[in-house]
Amino acid sequence: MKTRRTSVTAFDVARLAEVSQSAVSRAFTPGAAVAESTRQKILDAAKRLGYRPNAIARSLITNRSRIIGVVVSYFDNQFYPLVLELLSKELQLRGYHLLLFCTDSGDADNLMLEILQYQVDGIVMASTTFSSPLARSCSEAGIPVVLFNRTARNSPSSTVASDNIAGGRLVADLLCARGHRRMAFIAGLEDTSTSRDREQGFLQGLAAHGQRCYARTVGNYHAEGAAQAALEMFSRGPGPDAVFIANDHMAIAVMDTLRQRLKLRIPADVSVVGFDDVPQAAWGSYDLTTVRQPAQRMIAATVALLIRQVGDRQAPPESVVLPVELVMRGTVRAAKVTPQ
Amino acid sequence: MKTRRTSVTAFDVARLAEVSQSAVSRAFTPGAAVAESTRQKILDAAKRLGYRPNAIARSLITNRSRIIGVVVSYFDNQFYPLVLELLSKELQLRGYHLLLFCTDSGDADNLMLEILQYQVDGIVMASTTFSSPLARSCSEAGIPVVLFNRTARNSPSSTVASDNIAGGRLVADLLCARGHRRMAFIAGLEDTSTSRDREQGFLQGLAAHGQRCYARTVGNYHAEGAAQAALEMFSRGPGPDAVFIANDHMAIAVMDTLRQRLKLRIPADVSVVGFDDVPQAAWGSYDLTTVRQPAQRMIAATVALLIRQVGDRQAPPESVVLPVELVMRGTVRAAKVTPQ
DNA sequence: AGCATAGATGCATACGTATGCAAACATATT
DNA sequence: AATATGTTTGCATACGTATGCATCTATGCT
Repeated sequence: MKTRRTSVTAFDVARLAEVSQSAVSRAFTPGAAVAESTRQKILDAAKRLGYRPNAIARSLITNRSRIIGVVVSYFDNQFYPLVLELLSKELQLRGYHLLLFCTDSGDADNLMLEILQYQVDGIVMASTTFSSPLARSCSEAGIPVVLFNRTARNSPSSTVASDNIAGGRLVADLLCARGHRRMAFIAGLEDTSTSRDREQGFLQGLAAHGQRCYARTVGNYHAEGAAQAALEMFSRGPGPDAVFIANDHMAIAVMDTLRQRLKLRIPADVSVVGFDDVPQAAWGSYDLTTVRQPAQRMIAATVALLIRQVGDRQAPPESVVLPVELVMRGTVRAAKVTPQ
Repeated sequence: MKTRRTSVTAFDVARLAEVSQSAVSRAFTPGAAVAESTRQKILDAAKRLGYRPNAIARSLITNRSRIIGVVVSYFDNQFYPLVLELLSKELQLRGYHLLLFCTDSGDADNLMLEILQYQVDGIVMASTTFSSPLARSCSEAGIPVVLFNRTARNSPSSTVASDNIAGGRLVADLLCARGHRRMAFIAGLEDTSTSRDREQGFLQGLAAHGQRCYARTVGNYHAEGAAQAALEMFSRGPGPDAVFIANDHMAIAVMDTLRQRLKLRIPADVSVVGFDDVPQAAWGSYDLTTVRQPAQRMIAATVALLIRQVGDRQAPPESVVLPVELVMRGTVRAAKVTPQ
């Protein structure tokens, strides 16, 4: 009495509808050759039996799983939950599904092999990268990969990111316009393109106004690291009068540190600017001025890219860069103070 | 020139290792009958060819996909990203994978049908429910379902939740001990067991101290709703001197509203207590006293339950309730004020 | 009416793996 | 040496669907 899961198959439906299994298959395949009358007969029978095509079996033969593997680390940063939600919905809309993998980095390569076992149609790497041999093997296997929120030269993978450099420049422009003189930067992880690009744009912007970066520390994209970086930055000599932080997640930790440990007022004593525009940036206690990444558009681009490349393997990888936008809130001082 | 994805199959490995396809299959099946020597020979060949078993094909024949479907709504509340991350890692550890579905509720039933097409081995519903006919059909199909962070009587599904009633009581005890006299409650969604249980425990606790609930409004588990509920609560007559809010996500919105719109000091003018202990509750600007749900243990229980039921269909559904813990921070006043 | 054409349908096979069964082999026992 | 026992191995088949091909039907055209 081997208790096989007694699932209803296309054959059962075929028997009830008095057609062949092929007909059932075609009734569930959009655009297949079936007379409308038999199609209805089949759908009725299917409904009566509670039949739905087995996606696994379908995948096996079509070689398309309609599954996209998504790798995420860094869930603390609310930007990624947000991204994940949008991604899930966008994929859903297009008839795809999302196989989620979380990692604290490191084992990314092993993870990838697990993903590949599931014959995913594509992969999104959010805030993660993998070794280039692996990237190449994906590209050879014809599995499109999108690096989300990363840029990379000479990569066989596509990338989708916002214009981090322009964002950094916007911040520099803003702070200079408000008369700041001692502007500092708190970096994320040194080896990420996001942190590097934002910094680079910031420095370029400062230079364009004849200014230089007054101080720089590193927060490694973690709250504790950021708090530490802020303390360090203000511990020697006169502190900066404005701080640009590589993302909101860290900026919020920095604000708490400035206010509570260092007893500074924001923006009276020091202006603060973040990056991302995560939901918390808008919370009353922070009201953080920041640079908004167009999450929805980034996701739309990611999915569009994937789907195109699923349809046409050997489509070349692409790099999409989307414009950012300054979100003015309350953490940058309004009045231009006359320089001493 | 039909460009089939030229993936390497067990037959290719078999040819190279000079064995049969069966042997290859067995080499990758833990506990199967293969001589250690041939196993090594096969693994070597597999490595040379970059072979990994096709999980899809495997699922088709074993009737086990090693995929767990997870439905989440309400991503704003950081508790759920956290849960998702833990869940993903725990499943990963046990050799399972996570197919993610996000929903703004409503279409949950349709979603479920999509999930079932993928022959998932089990389903986790986090902050969501589906119709009972559907629940029954899952249970009949032998697909275990765990309702996460929900309780339900007479359900064919298992549930995992924390002891919300006890949590509510703890809060009542705390507030009474601190000499509060006008204690209020802001509910989440009326039809959720979490909000109801937390309220019920709170009321019981108050009663045990000879107190009653001074005011009650509803925030529907949304930030805006909570802000509104707080305004409403303080708009008529003397406001409460302590507010218990059904979760941290709302509590944070309430704190911002109390401080900024109503110019109240916390906890000098009013004490605030939340529920969940999301990461943000510990942030400097909030430092929210709250009731901690044991997320890690809840996840461990969920996965254990699922795996047990996957192994033994017709195992009866279970309801797990895990103890909560009060996390004392800075939003409840310390001194007991003499009653007027 | 005769023929061509398009549409509808069924048959048979393939996808890549797991597994029952029988055969082959190795080892221990008498 | 002969038998019994246990271990390895390969063969063949099954999982549930999609699809090329051939067959059959209906329709339109001359």
